[in-house]
Amino acid sequence: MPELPEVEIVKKSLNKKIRQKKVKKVIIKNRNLRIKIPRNFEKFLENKIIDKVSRFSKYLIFYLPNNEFFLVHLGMSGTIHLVDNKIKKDFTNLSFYNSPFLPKEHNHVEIIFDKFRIIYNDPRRFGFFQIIKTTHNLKKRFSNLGPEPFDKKFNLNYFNKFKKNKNRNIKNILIDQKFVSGIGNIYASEILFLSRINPNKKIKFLNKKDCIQIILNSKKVLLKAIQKGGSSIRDFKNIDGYKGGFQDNFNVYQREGLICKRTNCKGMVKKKIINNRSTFFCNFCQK
DNA sequence: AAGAGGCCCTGATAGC
DNA sequence: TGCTATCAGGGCCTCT
Repeated sequence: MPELPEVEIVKKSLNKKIRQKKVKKVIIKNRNLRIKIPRNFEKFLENKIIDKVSRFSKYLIFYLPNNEFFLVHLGMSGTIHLVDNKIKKDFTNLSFYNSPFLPKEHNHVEIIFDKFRIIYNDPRRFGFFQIIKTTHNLKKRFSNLGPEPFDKKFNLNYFNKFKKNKNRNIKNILIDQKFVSGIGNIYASEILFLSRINPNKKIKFLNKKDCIQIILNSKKVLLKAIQKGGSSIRDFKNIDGYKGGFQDNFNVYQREGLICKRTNCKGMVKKKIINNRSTFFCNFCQK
């Protein structure tokens, strides 16, 4: 589910609620996420104050006192919900990403504060929790990931260096977190559409203008998605709010068979599996 | 040794 | 209705 913009939305709403709040209790109902949640996680976290929540790429970083941290990755299907302790079971009065209702199953982790609790839900269990004990280790944890699209390191020079001696297509590069951090399968298609570049194009054939377009549009698409509250793919029944809005701005993603949205382009959006992932593009204006 | 492909897991949907 | 097959927003590991 979540790429950088969605994780950013979660981070912002979490920060508003749990900054400087003390964790009273942690309940883990299922430790078997992609990485097993360590046995000592409850002890580690209980009675500590959450300094703030930060984010790098698609990772949430919870800051604790004395240079300790824990990471949460949402994988494909992870969501975080805030539930009032009094209401407890039924409603969440605040949705962090895309569900105002707390799902009935797969609520694996509860972090309980004085007046409310946050609940980690993840049907597919591709997400994970990780304890990080020092600032140095935090830095090390992300050391083999590329810069975020907003980073000034993500520039033409960097792109050119990365292109060297590689025989890969641009779509594959864009979702490679070693190249750039935070772009996933949806936004890669959208970025390439705006850049008018065919996802299958080998990076060695990209010219200077192509690379600049990709760099600029990466920033543009992600920022716009954040502004819109992220993308919600699955529609909710019975609710009116709390949905991200960027899915309405998709130009190609999940628009297979429809006419290209670009003015005066008569092309059609195609879907093709590239490197095992669905990829959407206009067969006419993306060269 | 770069790059393709498989795998972790559950749920929604399509097709028969 | 009920079965089976396919696909889903990520990331890591294993082959060749």
